[in-house]
Amino acid sequence: MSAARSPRAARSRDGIPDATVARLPVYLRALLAYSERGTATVSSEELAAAAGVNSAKLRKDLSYLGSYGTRGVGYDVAYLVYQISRELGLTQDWACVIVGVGSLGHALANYGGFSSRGFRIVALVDADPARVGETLAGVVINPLEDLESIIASRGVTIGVIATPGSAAQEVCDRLVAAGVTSILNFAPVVLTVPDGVDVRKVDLSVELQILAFHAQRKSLRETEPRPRRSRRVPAPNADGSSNGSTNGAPADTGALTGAMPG
Amino acid sequence: MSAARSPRAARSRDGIPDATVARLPVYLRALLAYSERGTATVSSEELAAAAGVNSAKLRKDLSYLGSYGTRGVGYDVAYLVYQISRELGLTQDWACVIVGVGSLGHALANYGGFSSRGFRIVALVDADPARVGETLAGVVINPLEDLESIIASRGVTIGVIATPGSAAQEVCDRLVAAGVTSILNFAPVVLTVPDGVDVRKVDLSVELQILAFHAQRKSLRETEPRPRRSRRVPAPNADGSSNGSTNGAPADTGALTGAMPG
DNA sequence: TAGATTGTTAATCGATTAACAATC
DNA sequence: TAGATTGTTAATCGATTAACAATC
Repeated sequence: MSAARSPRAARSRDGIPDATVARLPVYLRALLAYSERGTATVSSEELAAAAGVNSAKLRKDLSYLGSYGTRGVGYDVAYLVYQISRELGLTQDWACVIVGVGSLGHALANYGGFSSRGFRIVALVDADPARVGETLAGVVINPLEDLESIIASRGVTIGVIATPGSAAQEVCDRLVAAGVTSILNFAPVVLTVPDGVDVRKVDLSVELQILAFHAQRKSLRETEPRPRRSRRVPAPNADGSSNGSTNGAPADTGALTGAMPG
Repeated sequence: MSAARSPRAARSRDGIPDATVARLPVYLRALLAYSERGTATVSSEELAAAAGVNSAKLRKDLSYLGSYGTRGVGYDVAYLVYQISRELGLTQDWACVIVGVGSLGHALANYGGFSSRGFRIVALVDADPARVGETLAGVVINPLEDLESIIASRGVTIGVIATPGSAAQEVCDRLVAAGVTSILNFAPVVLTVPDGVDVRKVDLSVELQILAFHAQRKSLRETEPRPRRSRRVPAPNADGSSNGSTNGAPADTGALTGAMPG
């Protein structure tokens, strides 16, 4: 995302690589499961298995945080839970606003894992006047006009965009102008933000299409196990008049850019 | 993500790196937007900007598919839409089943981008007898018992898990046993699958926690701009009796492992 | 002590990027 | 032809991994 990078290291300032940061929440979740079961200590091998990574990677990742294990013994579960929580910023509270309360916003508001671990939904916002005043998961829906005042008065630091794609950039701009520097975007749109603003994106279509790519490969492998034929195809005319869809492609409906429920 | 790898290249068999595959859907979406606007040709610079990447990366990515551009001109939009669609497997239909019709499953069923582009929701399945028979987005909710027969009769190739975490692995096992090899997992659980099965995961908690990490760094940077103090902390006792939460950590409620709405 | 397991090193691999020759 | 832009090269950077010394 757009976090500033120091030269020579895509590391998060105090030395934790992005790839490691992205795995810390997974380790934390696995540790919490151990904790619930009453397990006091885990080895890197056990924890790695629970997190779905190999143990070398786990140990390397944890080594960026400090030396929190004990050789010959393993890691103290409660202690590591705390260290990772602290590193991730989960020992403080984060006020979140959800913009767009369609069926996705609804699901997000009801999502248990959201309100836990320091993420507090302090406001829901929607552009539809008919929905304003409704209560969802104990939070009232506010009009979009109040976005800025809510951010200021409630100290919102994280904005969640669950609007239709067509509204997402404008909502994003308003969030940023109001001082929000962390955005979670569910709208199928590439957001443009200034430096210093972090955007993470959750994109159902992208995930499905990646699955389809691999699924297609599997089925090709079954039906056509020999080395690939050349995939090169003549280039289109330089005047732009050629159209690949005469080649059997479906008509371009552009539906992928369609709105999310909002 | 368990696609088998050939040695020497984390490339998807016919030579497309994983990182490239993950961006193709983003390029496709940008191209569809150009197409809707009636733009016939785009340069790598324009398309890259629309997709939020730099143009060198875009050209490198596209070069794995073939030479579909025209030097001095750019890329024919419709032609590239087709080539990327074909490469991603979007020129065929993919029958999907959504397991778990809580508020998340509801949102997914209503999601427009789902049914478009070759992804067809052929069945909804839920464990709750009270919901069976309901219609959502034109699709009837079936009992969980019918999962296997539905997969067989409807030719399901993609399974979407939107159940509580506690049910996810069992649902996954049944999907796999019934022949599904592509799974999109929304449950906050690491799924174990045999080789040849692809799992992609969408995880709200993880995304929020990554945002929190960076947000914390930003606020630390403001309040404490000098070089880090040593972050090393004494290791816990080897008997596992130490507990970092006496250090100011919140009591471990384990809430993060809680269920998604299902 | 002997066994177990961490933390770290170094090699390898994959991804990114700038630059530019090729060529429309 | 001159200008524009692709496709590719090569350098660099980041991430992964196996192996093992350190050490509990």
